[in-house]
Amino acid sequence: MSISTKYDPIEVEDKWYQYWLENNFFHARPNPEKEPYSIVIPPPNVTGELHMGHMLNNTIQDILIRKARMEGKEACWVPGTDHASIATEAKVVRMLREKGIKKSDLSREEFLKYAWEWKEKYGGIILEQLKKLGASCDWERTAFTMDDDYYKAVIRVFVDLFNKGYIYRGLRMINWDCEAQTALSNEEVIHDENGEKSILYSVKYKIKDSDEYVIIATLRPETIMGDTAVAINPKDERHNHLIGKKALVPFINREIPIIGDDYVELDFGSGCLKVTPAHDQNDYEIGLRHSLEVVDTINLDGTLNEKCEIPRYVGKDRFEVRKLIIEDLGKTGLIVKEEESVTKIGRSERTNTVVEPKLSLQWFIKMKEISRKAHAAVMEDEILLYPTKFKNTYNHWMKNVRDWCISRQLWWGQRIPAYYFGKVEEDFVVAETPEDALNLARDKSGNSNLTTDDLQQDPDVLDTWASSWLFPIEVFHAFGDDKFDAQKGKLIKGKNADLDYFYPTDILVTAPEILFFWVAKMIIAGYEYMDEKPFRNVYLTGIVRDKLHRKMSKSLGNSPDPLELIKEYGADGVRTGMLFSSPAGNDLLFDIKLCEQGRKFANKIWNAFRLVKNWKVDENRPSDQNDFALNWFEARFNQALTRLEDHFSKFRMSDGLMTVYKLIWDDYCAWYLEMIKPPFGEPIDKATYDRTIDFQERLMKILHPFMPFLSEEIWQQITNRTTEQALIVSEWPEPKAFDKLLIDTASTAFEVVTNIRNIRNSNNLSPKEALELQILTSSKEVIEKASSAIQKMANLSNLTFVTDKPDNCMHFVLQSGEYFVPITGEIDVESQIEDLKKELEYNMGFLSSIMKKLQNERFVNNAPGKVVEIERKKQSDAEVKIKALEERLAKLI
RNA sequence: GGGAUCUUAGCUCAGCUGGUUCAGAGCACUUGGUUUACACCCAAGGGGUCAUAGGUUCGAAUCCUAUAGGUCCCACCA
Repeated sequence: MSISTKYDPIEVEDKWYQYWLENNFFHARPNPEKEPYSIVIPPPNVTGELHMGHMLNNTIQDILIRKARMEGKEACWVPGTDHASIATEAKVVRMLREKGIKKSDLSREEFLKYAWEWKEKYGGIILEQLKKLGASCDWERTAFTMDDDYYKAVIRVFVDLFNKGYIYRGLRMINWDCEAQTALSNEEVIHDENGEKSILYSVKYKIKDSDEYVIIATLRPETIMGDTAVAINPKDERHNHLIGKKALVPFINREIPIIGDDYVELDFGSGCLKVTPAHDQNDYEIGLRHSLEVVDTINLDGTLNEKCEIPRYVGKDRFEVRKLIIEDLGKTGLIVKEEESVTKIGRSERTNTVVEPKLSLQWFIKMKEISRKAHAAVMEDEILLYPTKFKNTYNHWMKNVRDWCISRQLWWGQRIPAYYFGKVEEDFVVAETPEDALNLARDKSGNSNLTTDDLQQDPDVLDTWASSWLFPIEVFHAFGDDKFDAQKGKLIKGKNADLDYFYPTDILVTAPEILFFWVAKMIIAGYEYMDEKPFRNVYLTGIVRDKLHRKMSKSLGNSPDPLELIKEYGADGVRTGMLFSSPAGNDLLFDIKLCEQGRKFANKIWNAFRLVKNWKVDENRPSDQNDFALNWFEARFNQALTRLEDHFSKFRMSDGLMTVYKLIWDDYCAWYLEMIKPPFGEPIDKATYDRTIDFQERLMKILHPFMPFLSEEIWQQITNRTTEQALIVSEWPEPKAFDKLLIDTASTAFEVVTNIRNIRNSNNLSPKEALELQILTSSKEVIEKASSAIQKMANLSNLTFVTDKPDNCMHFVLQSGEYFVPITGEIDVESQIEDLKKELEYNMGFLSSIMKKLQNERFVNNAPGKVVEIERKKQSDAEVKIKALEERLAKLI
């Protein structure tokens, strides 16, 4: 039988994924016999494609869920997708535009039909891609934030929050995207770090009934016609005499008050600020303080309207008007200065157009009250964030939480269930269905003749996060009619087996940039509807960057195609590659070399398996010469497993992988297998073979979460397994107590081996040439225990203990004793002397630093006895070593 | 402007409550190797005043203060 020396992941991976699926290993259901363990996936955008961030995220989740499954928990990983209203709508609009269809030519229903078609076509892609990665999601539970149930849940929650008084409709300064014609949340507005160049104009405003002028500075002259005041800092000696007078707006000569407000900076521009409440957040707030008139001169599409009073400007885009008005102001000599200025102007994340601050009627959630428990939960460690530094960030944000604008002027999403029936702003009702709305409207208006035709539903949809904040609850179909107590506004316990069993989930793995968008909001919803947190732990991954520290993105073109990567390196290789460089919470500098390292690791494991697989067993062969190796590896395995568990408990995935990596590569392959390996062609004894198989099985178990495919393949090849015996559902090993002394003995032995190999290296001695070793030591037992291993690993013909120092030897001194290797060839005495001198010098320096400490009375008196003891031991060890080196040196000279 | 956080080997990072895990790991690098499991490999080796300056202490990579530089979040000057 021959097995390839190269591990080929491609066929193996598809085979096992299919096998796991067919046997339903990913599916979980409430099981009172077992402890639940659940994770909900951060739902990717429904029309998105897998990128490196997803790869990292989902690898981590899969590792956790696989380990939990092996630990005998009922492990449930719920997958799903997010309808992502803005992103998806933008894509659909673009797609339609390419077909020559304008959104504005379509009815809402027609548009949604296209959107759903788009969703059906592309919606599943990303989940299929996750399967290639090995994600062991419970696919039967796949959720979509616009599923019928889910849609209803979101509406139900809106109505409930409205009835509880958390939702209100209000006039607010919002970020308006003139191109997409929608409001944007602050988070969707991008400010370029370096700012953008712009020109700051100084413009003269005449003072009424006077020849004086006031000079204001503005970046946005096109908003001049919306000015309703000029503000001056009352402390400003230069201008404060003007406060109380009136200024005249250029061209239209509107009289506006000159007011005092300390918002105005003394040393920016001219010190006088034109106040345009309709078009600037700060100006709006100044306006509120001084009860200023609001003149809104800009339309939703960014053109100016007739309120600007200048016909030449009406209907033209704000940027065009800027050019025109500068021309006009220039002609009349009103511009006194133009200077270059850099401003951190906001642009829409989606359309990249300059965001227009705009007053608009929007729906809001009052955040202060509703977020209180969510704030406390993190501060009091009811929910743990990894890494913990995000706790501070979270705190800062929650303390200063602002009301959440949840309406979006889009069609793709849950439509706001508010129905208008009259002329006045207050003439609306909020209800889950049009029928309920009609009843409410009849009550509210006192007009029992109202019909559904008199009701107009709000055209806007809800912010995506206002649906995905229910994800950890609603994936379990929580808000059904009989499960929700509308009176209390709570979900009823005991009505939903899945929810009762799996909620709260164990961990959420997501990106730090959506800590507030999504994580905080889920916590809020969790406490509001379940009186319970949605997850115990939050693991925040870093951003995947390239070697130049740039964020990997499609637009930069610096992101490899994940599926291509998987093809080339295998899913196992890519998974480990991602993890090799991924400390929790830090950005990951992705380097394709790491995937290569992952692939090499897979190959290494494969070959170790091949070696063992090909051994012939001889039942009659004695095994005692391997006792040391067997017992040592047993101890070493448990030591590593203990470490691994510790890493897992702190979500240090990268360290966990490295622990397994070193255990397999260094300890198992480089030392253990080499120690027990029979000479070529010879069989191995039964006892050693059996235990090696046992080791290999346990190694595959702890490898499985990281490299599920390779480990399952080897597992199944070691022995024929029944379905129930598949590795994916096998039992995770318990860390046992281990013999630390034995591990120390082994490292002493390995140190000896390394030194002998070193001697070979520096004397050009072939590893095939057997050497002799003579040892002068006071602790013979330690070496004796490991002597057969040392002989084998160092290729010694002979290992003897001596009482006198032999001549003509290569020589080294270790803590454990003095070692002599007679060699036949010429010994380079000069270089030996050189080396000895160096080593001696180092040890003398070491000793003197210790002596300094020990001679310091304050150290001896104050330091704990144990520490002093250690120093004394160091001293005597160093003295012994120095003595040996000196004697040796004397002999050579 | 407010806040957080970081600076340890060429690179990416570990180093928890100050003392044997104290100067570490992986990769990269150098040297040598056709040792029948693996050249996707083996063996050995060289790399660091722990950002800088002070302080606390018997003792500091670890605690404190300041400085410099980086990263992130929030707010934002018209």
